[in-house]
Amino acid sequence: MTSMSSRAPLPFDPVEEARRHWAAHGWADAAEGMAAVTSLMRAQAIVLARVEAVLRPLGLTFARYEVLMLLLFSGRGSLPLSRIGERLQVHPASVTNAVDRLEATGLVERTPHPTDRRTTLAALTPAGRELATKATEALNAEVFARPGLPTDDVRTLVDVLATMRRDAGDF
Amino acid sequence: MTSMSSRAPLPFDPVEEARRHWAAHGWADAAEGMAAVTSLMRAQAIVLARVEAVLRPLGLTFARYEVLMLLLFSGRGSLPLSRIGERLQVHPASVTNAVDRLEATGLVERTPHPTDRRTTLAALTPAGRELATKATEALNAEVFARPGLPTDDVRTLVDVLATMRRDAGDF
DNA sequence: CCTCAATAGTTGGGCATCCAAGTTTTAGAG
DNA sequence: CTCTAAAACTTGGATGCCCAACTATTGAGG
Repeated sequence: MTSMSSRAPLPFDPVEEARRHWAAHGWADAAEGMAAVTSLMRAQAIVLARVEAVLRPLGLTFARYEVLMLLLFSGRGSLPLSRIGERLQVHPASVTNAVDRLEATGLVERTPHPTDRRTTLAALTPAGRELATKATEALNAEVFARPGLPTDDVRTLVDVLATMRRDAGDF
Repeated sequence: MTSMSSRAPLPFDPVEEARRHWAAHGWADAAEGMAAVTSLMRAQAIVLARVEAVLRPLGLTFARYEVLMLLLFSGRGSLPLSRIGERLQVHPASVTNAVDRLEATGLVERTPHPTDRRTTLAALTPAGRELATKATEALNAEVFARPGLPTDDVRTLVDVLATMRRDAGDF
């Protein structure tokens, strides 16, 4: 999802524009919140596009990359699908879908849970482990090391978003 | 997209967890950027879920709501599809899709451009204008007026994201 | 004028996410 | 020990977004 290839920049900030309209319609009390939500959506789309552009040549999407990293950071390199969904905060059906594709490309394998027959484990293959590392190095170099913000702002952003996430019950 | 219905909160911050793993793998220099990107993704998903939950009873999605508001704020209540795509920073195919659905539910009508026969205008119908207003009042009351952050943090967030968007060429 | 590149939209294919519903298995209540 | 609610996963359907390719129309040059 996402890309942006070459959409030209606008001559003004669309969020500010919207804020003015909100005020003009007597919705001034909600204008700030609207601006925050709109900014968040646009910024996420921009960042996701940058990330996906780096992962595409590696045959990965961000969703699948996240699954790989979760497995890489887990002790044995395997996790129940349900735990993956909890950690990434996505619907079980989305996990099934991601693991299907990772399995189809040989990056992950489904394994039965040793004691609970309801559960399926997703286990990293050697190829999966290798690609996860390679993808991370690419993302680190091309995106994470250059977030497009001063260091102080990055930290502020992380802190504010953490507050918001905590309040919303993310953790 | 998105919802979250009732996913239980995690006992820890997954972003902090990831940051620790990054440091442990010798990627400390990119850990902060990774944290920012991950936070942004999760926060966006949470907010989008709240927004969609409010719009669903009205038969709208956020994508279509954005189109309606853009038309509502345009002078005549109509715009070329190409302009909609530019403003919302989405692919032309996405605009076609959104307008198809809005047209199917009678909220918008396709009109030929008066002078340029390549261009199609999307024009708000009375029903579309009414629903856009109703939806905004619902969103203002249930989401925008309560962003889940202190006022100062909201403003900080908007400012930091604006910096990021400007740097990335959003405007 | 006429040719050809650029613009505007649409269509078809791929991926991601969600929801609802259905299956299998586990665990708790009586 | 049985019965039922909960948990884990999958499947089918809907929506959204993107890309590549194709049609139609416009506009700049020769």
